[in-house]
Amino acid sequence: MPEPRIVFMGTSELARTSLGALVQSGLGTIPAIVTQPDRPGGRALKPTPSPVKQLARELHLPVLQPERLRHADAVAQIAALEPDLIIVAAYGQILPQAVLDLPRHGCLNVHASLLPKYRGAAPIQYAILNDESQTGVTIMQMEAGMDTGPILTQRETEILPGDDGMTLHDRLARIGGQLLVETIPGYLAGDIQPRAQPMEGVSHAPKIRKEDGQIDWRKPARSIWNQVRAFIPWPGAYTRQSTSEGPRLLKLWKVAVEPGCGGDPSVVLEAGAAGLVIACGSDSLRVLELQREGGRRLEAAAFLAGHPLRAGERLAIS
RNA sequence: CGCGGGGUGGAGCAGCCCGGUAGCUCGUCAGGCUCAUAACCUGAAGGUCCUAGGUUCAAAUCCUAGCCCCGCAA
Repeated sequence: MPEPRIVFMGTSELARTSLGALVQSGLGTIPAIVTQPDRPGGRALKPTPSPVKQLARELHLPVLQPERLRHADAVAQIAALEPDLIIVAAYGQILPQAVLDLPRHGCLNVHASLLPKYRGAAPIQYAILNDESQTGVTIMQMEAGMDTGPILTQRETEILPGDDGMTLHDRLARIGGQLLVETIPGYLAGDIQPRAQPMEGVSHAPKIRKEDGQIDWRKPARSIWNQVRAFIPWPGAYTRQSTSEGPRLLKLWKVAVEPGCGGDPSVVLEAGAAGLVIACGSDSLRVLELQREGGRRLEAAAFLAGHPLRAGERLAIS
């Protein structure tokens, strides 16, 4: 059997890891990769190539960046690559049926959840946000619906108290890459039976918006703790402090749940060397690291040395 | 030319508009007090005020250029 021609489609950091694993595995030839067009990014808002494109350039792989995959010429471009298999990981566009139908072996997707849980764009964040004790990666066959296709393989991992969006992302990316290269040979040989996703247990993880980072102090401390962890590194969980110069954004980077609550939600209960304790809807939150807008990320004690914030003060409640 | 904040002893900040003695909180060191302390009191050390020019009798402060950090935005 000749080497299969595998086209890789992906955009994010997670996809980059999968591409790396795929290339290293030598499971096939990669005639090209497809990724989102360069988007404005960075402080200068200059068009920035996606992580996948950056890796592809290092590997001297041809790069396709169609603006809209639905357009006939985009489909034609991909068809011209004559793919036997397409691998998709966090690409960022819905694949039209015309593309799904191209490869003889169909399209496989690397998804960072245990499907059918957390279909959609932000499965990693939602797993933490919803206080899950474990999550994982699914390799599945793609169909027209969003993350609805038959499952080939899955692998779990625990969500540890020390995990945040970044650490969990990195771990799932590694697992995903591994599982992908382990799955492909069996799949191509027909040894793996695709299993339809169960109807039960379906949930969705829609794209995260900036506003989702806004802290509502009326919520239980544990929820806010999860929010802080889930949204690292973006958008972060933030609140506001009113100062003589107006409201200032405070992004919380590291917090811990403190049992008991000695005040109304959003009230600062304690401000000292051991951090900042803030009352929540139930229990309270000890802030260990935070960052003021324009400033760098600081330990609470260092922050307090230069920024007036006293016990009894009230933060923006939501 | 996307918008904005910032670079001041080891840490975090004030001072800058309105040029003229280097300030605050914390840390460090020494001493004191206390049964005791991330407690309190006293004292000390420690700074090219990002860099290079310019204006001025005099620049952390005003002007010009550059380097670096960060928030928004994605």
